[in-house]
Amino acid sequence: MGRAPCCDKASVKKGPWSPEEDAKLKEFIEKFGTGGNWIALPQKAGLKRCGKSCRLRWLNYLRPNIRHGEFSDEEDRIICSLYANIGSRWSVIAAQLPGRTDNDIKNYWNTKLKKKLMTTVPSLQEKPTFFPSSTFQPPPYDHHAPDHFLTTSSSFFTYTPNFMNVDTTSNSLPVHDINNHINVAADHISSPPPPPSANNLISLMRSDTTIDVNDNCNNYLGFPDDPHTMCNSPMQAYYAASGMKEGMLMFGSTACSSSEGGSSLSHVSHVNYTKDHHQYHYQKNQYQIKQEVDQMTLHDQVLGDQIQTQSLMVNQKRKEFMFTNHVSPLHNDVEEVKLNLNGYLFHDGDGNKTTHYQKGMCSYFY
DNA sequence: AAAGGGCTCAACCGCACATTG
DNA sequence: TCAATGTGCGGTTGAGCCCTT
Repeated sequence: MGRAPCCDKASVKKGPWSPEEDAKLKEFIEKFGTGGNWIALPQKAGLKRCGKSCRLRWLNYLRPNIRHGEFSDEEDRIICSLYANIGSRWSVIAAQLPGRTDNDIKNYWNTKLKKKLMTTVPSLQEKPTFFPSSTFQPPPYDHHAPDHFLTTSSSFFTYTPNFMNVDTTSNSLPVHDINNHINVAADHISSPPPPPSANNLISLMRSDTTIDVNDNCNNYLGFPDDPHTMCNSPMQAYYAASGMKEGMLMFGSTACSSSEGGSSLSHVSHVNYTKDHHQYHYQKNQYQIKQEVDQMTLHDQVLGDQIQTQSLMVNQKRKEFMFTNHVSPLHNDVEEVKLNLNGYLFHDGDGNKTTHYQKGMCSYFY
């Protein structure tokens, strides 16, 4: 038996709203508010509508400061970036675009932006190479997970949407190096980490202010005393060797630019989260990857060399493990971690501007 | 000018979560 | 603890508009 309907379907009006109905609803809410009860509102306002219908009409059309019409390039970029990272969580995406509704963004994505992207980035039309059996889909939204964002944020690393253009056929890093890395770093991971405390919630925020990377944040992957910072050649060589290209989700800055005087970042959008979340995210991710690597390695041993794709997947997972292994500088002095969601303009010391799309770059503030 | 196919977007639907008693 | 109810969300639908033939 299903749940009772929210209203009497037979006695409520459906379909497009008339100007009179709009006026009634608007006037009532501006005068009395919603009263915290949408179900009772239509009767009080003298409307023959379902409460849910009233709510939708108000939120998507009547409430103040709603913006309709053309989306700007900046909005396009934010939507694409967030969609690549968190999937079709339109309400979260809408929260980053003042005046836009989730319905608007959803419609815009489904009817225009997706097609536009398909045209400009032809690789999006292909199946992802990372998981050969899957079709192109954003990370699923797990309603049951205790921490929604971190769950999908974990997919940020373990799932590779086509935006990242990872070339799985390139595997020029010596296999024994990869295995050594896993053995050293992963063997102690035997159980998933406990989630961070509930009062330590993650927040999504956006900043249009300029951050001087030389001032108060370290723009590297890692810390000055971390031998694996992005500016050091081993990781850069690794990325180059593994065939990752511009546009992927990636940690670190380019070619030591931040060490040059006067460098700055602008138009930074970021996820702001605490050390606890960072640690949780990292450990959970490592645990998940290790599980998958173990499972696939076992498959590999059982099946031998008969199934080459399986081996490729294991190697890719190993690469992933290495990748994430460098994403957790759990330094005691760090107060805040900002995970940049969008591309940004990089201003070099000579005043030249170069556009980068290195989503996922971490900045550590301390 | 008419037909029909494609596109847009407001609105609906059903599900899951949150709250309340 | 549990059931009932309200809310929020993402997927889907379909009326009306637009464009092409």
